[in-house]
Amino acid sequence: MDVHLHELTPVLSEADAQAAQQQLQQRQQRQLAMSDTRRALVLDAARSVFAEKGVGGASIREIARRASYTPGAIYSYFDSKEAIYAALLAESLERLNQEVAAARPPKVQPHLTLSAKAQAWFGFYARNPRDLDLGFYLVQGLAPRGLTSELNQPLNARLHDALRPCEQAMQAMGLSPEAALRENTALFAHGVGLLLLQHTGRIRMFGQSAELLFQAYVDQLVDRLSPGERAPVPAPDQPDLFGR
Amino acid sequence: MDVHLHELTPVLSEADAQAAQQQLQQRQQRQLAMSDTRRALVLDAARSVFAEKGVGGASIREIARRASYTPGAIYSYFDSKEAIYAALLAESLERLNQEVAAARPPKVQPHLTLSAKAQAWFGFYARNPRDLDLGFYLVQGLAPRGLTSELNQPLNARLHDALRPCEQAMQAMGLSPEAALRENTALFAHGVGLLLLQHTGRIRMFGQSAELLFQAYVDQLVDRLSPGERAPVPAPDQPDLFGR
Amino acid sequence: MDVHLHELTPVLSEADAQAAQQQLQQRQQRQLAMSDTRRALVLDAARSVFAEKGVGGASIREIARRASYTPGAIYSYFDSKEAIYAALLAESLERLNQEVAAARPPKVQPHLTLSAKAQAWFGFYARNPRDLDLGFYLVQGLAPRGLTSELNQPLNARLHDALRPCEQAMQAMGLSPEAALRENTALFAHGVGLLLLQHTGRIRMFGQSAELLFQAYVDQLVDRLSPGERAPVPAPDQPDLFGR
Amino acid sequence: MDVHLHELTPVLSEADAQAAQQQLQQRQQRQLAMSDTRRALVLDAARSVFAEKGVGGASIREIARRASYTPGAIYSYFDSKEAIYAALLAESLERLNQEVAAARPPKVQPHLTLSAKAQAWFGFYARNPRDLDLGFYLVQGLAPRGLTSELNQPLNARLHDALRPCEQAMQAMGLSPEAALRENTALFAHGVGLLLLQHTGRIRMFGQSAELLFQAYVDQLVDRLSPGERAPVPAPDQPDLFGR
DNA sequence: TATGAATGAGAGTTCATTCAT
DNA sequence: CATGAATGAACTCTCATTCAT
Repeated sequence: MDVHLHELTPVLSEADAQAAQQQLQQRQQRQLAMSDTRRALVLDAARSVFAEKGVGGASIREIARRASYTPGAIYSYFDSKEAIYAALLAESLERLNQEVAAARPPKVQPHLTLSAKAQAWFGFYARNPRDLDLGFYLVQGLAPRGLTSELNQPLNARLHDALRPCEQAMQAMGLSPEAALRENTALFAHGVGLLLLQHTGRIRMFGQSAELLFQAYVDQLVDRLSPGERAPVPAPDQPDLFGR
Repeated sequence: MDVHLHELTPVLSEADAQAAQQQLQQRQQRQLAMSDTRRALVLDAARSVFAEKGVGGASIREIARRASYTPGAIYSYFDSKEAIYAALLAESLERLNQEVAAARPPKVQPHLTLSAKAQAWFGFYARNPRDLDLGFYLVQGLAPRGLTSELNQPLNARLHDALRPCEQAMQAMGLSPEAALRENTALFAHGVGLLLLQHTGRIRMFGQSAELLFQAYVDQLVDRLSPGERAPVPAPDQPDLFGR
Repeated sequence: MDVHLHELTPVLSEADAQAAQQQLQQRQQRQLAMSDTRRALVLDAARSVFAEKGVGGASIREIARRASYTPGAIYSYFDSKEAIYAALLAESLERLNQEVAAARPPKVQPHLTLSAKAQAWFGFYARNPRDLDLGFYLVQGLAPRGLTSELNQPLNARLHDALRPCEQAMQAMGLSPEAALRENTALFAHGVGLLLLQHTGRIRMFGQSAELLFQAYVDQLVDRLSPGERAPVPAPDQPDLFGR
Repeated sequence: MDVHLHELTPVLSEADAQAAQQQLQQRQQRQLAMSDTRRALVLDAARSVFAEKGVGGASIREIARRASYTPGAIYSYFDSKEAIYAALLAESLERLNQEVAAARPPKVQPHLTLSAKAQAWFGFYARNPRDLDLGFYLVQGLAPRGLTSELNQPLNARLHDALRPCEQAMQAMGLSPEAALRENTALFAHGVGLLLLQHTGRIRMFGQSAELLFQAYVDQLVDRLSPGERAPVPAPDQPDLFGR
């Protein structure tokens, strides 16, 4: 961009011009690198704040403090708080993709690949829960870790009450209490996951319907627990949901 | 108001005392009832605010405004904002339980019960997403719907990238592209649901491990897609995961 | 508004109720008065800040400081900075109206009234220039009093250059240098005043056109300086501009 | 770049010295010209910002952005924001002078010249209101166009109230309602213009007194509306105000 | 000359909470 | 029980200006 300016000073010889341009490029590269470094520094600070205080507790001030900057200086690197968030999320997704790409099954067989890849993304988020926060804008709004456990316990119990009928039904279908508990937990997780996807608009990215998928999960669960019990006629609008 | 009580103290017959106590009890009951009524009024206001503006957008001021109270008055009924949140959640769970209790299958058969009850709690949260917010402290922190879609789109794409290998593996196992997409969505939802349960401490309420449950889901998925492929030897630490 | 609450406690006798209501009213009145007092206090602080630092230099923080308040407390009395400004302006206009109303000519003759009333509003703004600031949102943007006089002087001279031709023309029409200067000053003021009215939208409040009014002023000026010179045919779209 | 100079210092013939000096001068001139060009570039940017966002909305950052400079670079050409403002104003005044100089009456008669020149400067500011802003430091402080019209309307009405007595007096002197309105608008504009001149120190440039000039305007107005009514004895300290 | 980084002050506004009355 | 007032800390973001390079 600055080349034009140099062209205006015709005193410089060809060689001089080349040298100057080279020098300029070097300097620019150096500065670019430094800029990136400092941007990364801010991003690191941001990540540490997000990690400690969650998405909701992260403030520009705090991020600046950790990066040894004044709040205003942050805006040299990011246009807004949201931009920081986006950069953090982008970088999180890169790490996720790296881990998934690195996961390779012992033998190249589809079912082993499926298992390995699934474990990869799941493991990533299991080990780095804040990245899940980032991905779903999960803000621990009120108490540092949800509610005070004093308040939390009876509420948890009441939630369990709502889910118990399913568990009992599964026991009635022949599952052991332990197995029923596990299946019920899985069932709840499945539903909640679908709801979260729907709620955050992520489900649109799959073009799917949470309701239909849940129905399918339940049908398949019933089928698995007591084969032959399920109505043999599949719903007409989802004929091949698990077909091949 | 207390004047009467003071006048009663000096001379006090047995009958008077009884009458007074009765009167006092009545008044206390009345006041208690009124207190409850007004508490409910505040709670109603809070619910409407939460419903409109979400967990993040709800402020004591706004709640007070809708309840025709001053902010300070709220603290007569609730110790803190968190307490309101807890009360709201409690009440949300009651409604959830009511709906689940009301759900009855056409015939009393375990698998129909399971289906009906599962659909009940799922439907409740699907219809009332704010109650899910309450249950999991889900706050849309930054932009009204996550990030600006401008920023959001490439990030969404990148997330999809991380999940695609599973989808491709499922196609390699013989699934149609549509079926693979659906199964992949379900797989992602399942994992995310487990992670959310773990992340918010809800999984402890089931005494389960997210990792093991996810492993089980994947194993079962593989089994369903290509029977016979799975190693016949179950992991020793979860021998009866789906046993009866 | 709280009356309903009292109606719910039927223990109170008629007399008690009256007394209580009276007491309540008194308290409310007292509080209202105090509230007004404090609001006035804030307004006083605001006025003093505006007076010292101008419209542009007034900040909520500074106003709060002078009123011995925290910045947040200001918002108990005013919704925004703009609201303070509006209140200040409203009050300024009241004072203006008072002064105009109080101005009475020695004898009740229309031309004396005109003179007295005009002098009244003019004098008000001449004595209280900040009220003019308020009325026209005049902000001293850069330096405390316009530009540094070092910079200002040559600029002033150059402005004068632009106006000198008029002055010379008036001298050519027979005015003494002093008279020409005065008339030129008046001419400039008239034009600037019209422009300011137009610029700030105040002219719409009169439903007038700045251009036409300026033209009329110039015509009348020419007529006054050299009677008979002006074209005898008035513009058809403003036939009675100075007619009676 | 300075290398050549160092090499020149040891041995230096007369001719060499002359050539070098000439070369130096040329380079300096060239640089000076370039400097001026770039200064003008910055000024252009500043003008466009001022034109779009007004005096209040112009920031060094924005000016630099439009000039494709960094904010710091601006300080190579101007010492401060105020200096930019001054340069802009200077240039504005040049344009004003050009327009006034270019304005020529059809025939060279003093009263036509007066009219043409007056229309010239008035027209310039009417067409370029931002130049008026520059000239009088007019900043729209709070809302983009003064106050929210919701707040503005009653305030406008109240201002009108203060001016109405004059209007009524003029009607009492025989003016039609329309004529009275126009005269009143002109009267208000005249006063406001004088006040603005006084307020911004511009009146000193004329060595005039706003009060006296206003008095004179009112007197002349009265005289025009009802000849003979005015006291025949002119104030002794302004004997020849309108004399020839 | 020009950059890029950074400062430090400050802007208006919101918040949960406290407390005397 | 409820009010109205007030606190104090926090919020994101903008600004003119400086300075080493």
